[in-house]
Amino acid sequence: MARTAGSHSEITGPRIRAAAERLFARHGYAAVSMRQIAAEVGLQAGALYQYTPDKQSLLVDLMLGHIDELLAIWQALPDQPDPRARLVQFVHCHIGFHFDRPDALFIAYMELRNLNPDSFARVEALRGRYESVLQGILRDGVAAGVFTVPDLRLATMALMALLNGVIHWYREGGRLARAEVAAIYADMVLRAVGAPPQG
Amino acid sequence: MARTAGSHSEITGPRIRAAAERLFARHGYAAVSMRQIAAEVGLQAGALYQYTPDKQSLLVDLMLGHIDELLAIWQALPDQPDPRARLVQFVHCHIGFHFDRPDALFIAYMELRNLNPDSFARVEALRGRYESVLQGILRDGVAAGVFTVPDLRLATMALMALLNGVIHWYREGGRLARAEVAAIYADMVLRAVGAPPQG
DNA sequence: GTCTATACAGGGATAGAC
DNA sequence: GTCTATCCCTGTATAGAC
Repeated sequence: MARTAGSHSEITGPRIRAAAERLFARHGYAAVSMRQIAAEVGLQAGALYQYTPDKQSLLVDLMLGHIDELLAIWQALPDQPDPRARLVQFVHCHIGFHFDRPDALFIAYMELRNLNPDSFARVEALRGRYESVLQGILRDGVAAGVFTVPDLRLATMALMALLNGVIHWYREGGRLARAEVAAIYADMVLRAVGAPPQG
Repeated sequence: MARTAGSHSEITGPRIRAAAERLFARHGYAAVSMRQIAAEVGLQAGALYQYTPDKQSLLVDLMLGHIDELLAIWQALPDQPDPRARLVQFVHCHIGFHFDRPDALFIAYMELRNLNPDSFARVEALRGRYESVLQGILRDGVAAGVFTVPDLRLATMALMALLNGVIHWYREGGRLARAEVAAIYADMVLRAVGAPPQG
């Protein structure tokens, strides 16, 4: 399809989102200026408004896109009938996904405060769908008699927090390899719900 | 001791810190202005600078004070020889403390990014001392053969994240009472390190 | 599609009156 | 000890040239 020479909209848009994601994660949404984002991409601040109506939309799009992608990747995985295997699969999926996207996870848990009420509701709804995946696994495990969970909702939140904690300390090329970290986390999670680690 | 009539320094200082804590936790450090803090206390912005050299010091003092207080409360507790009892005691201490100070915990984990390098180093050093309390308990439990922990450092970080997760969902007067929440968390933590829950 | 220029609001911090 | 007034900077967002 013919386009005007010098038109870069198909590449500039993603580059803006990538720059915003990196900067928001590093310094926080409120501390980052549109000028900084523009500079990161090699534009002037005014040019950003061809790609986003405002700064808030930049944040909302990043947050919704993150959970969307996460849900899509999970849903594409083959189903595991055993709740224990399913839980291990969830841990690997969640942690593996965020090894590659630490900035997205950072933003997801740090920038809820900076969403306006409407955007907040949309993000929370989508996040609820993701959390109910984990809660469903726990429910099935309890029903099958392989998990011991005093309170389903509390356990779901606690395990999510435990898993998300990786971003606070994991560094690429550190002491432990990704696979090791994921395996140890999977064991801890299994133990936490009263199921002895597999294998 | 005689003081000038109209002097309120001994009460205004704490009120400023309290207002800053509440606002920083709610909206984030970068999103809160000195004018907002002043308004919350019933002052004009300029008056704040009698109590703090700048906005950054307000944040640093809150963060250092939080960990200081936490360490002091922990150190005042009677020693438990059994690592399992010690770990349960730690969970109750940590969670109980933060039920009363959710804002301090919020700030402690969200605002590290907004510290300048010097302040960051001071906060990290103090926090390291607190985390080594938990790590010491785990080490003792492994040595005593009652805990199963593949990696000491990873387990410490994971459990801290799990415990800190309460702030993301716990609401005063919610479905579960404080004592219930603390007890369930203690059980999960014990299980996570391979020790069956007590009693 | 991106630039420069700019409008306008609000930020942190200081000076000097009271 | 607090106020008012103000300095100077930076923020978001828009308008119009190229």
